[in-house]
Amino acid sequence: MNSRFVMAAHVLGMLALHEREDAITVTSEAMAESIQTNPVVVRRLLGDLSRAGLVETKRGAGGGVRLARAPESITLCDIYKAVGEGAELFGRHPAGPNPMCPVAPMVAEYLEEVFRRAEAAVHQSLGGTTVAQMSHEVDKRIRALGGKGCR
Amino acid sequence: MNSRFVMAAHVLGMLALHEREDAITVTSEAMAESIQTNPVVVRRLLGDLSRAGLVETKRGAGGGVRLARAPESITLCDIYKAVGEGAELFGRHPAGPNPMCPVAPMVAEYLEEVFRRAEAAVHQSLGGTTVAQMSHEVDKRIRALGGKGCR
DNA sequence: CGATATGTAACTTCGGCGGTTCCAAATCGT
DNA sequence: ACGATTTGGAACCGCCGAAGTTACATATCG
Repeated sequence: MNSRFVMAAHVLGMLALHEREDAITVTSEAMAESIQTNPVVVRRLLGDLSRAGLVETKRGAGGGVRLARAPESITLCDIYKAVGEGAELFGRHPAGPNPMCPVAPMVAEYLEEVFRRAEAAVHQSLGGTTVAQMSHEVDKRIRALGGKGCR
Repeated sequence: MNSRFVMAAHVLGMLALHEREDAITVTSEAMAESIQTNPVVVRRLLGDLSRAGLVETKRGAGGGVRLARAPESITLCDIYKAVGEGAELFGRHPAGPNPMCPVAPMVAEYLEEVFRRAEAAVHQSLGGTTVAQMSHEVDKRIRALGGKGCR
């Protein structure tokens, strides 16, 4: 799978941390530096997250990004769905099952049900963690090392 | 994710069906035709499945593949582990978190725990289905359409 | 010994994704 | 009004992994 989910979770985690310190919005460039990627890549993610109603962005000087909702109300499953839309957890082989063979389509069809169950299991697992929990835990570990905030 | 899991499940499903009809082994070429891929691709999969102790292969004339264990004792999770060894369900971004930023490594570390839980959820979900169940269900659907076996 | 099948190495091809550049649009301060 | 800043997004490049393909070695049966 893509690393989009990891980056998106990283973004939301940072926003939750900064929200606690102060209400200042964060720029895509600052986040790109933390993730070690290009600001444009971050903005592409932000587009999905914004459409999903998880973050709010503001253009222009002094603009940036902040959480659109309370971090307690955002789960990792929300993020997963926001950035993974259309992407399947399990890949099918491109050609599909042989329609001439009577068993192949049936196997493929049955596997789709299995995949739906597995996907639901992932959703439930990710849904058990909120962005607030994540930021709390991360914050705890940062303090344990005596560090201060990023920037 | 790769389509290796789909193909491997397809292979095991076919073997279970043929085991019921008769004890004849199936050739990699016949399975490749059903999956619509190259026989070599199937054999690569069979290598993993064989090493995992799920199938037995026999070389030479009259050779082929058959299940190494009772289909009731093989779960889809076994297949998943056999062919997905080393592959991660969630992709990390290549560069990794910025070690200069105090929050990035902590976020990455925390996400690893989240991923382990999600991966475990998938294992449990897939572990709830056996190859025998799959072949029964597929067999039922084939009969519902009045078809006969493949080849 | 020849036909058949697996086992595997080596190479090619192709698609997806992250990275990059570039510009439009919006917002703020002066 | 103008320039600085920052998001939005189109367009393209390059890399990497996986499937596909070819070729050949090995094993087994009649």
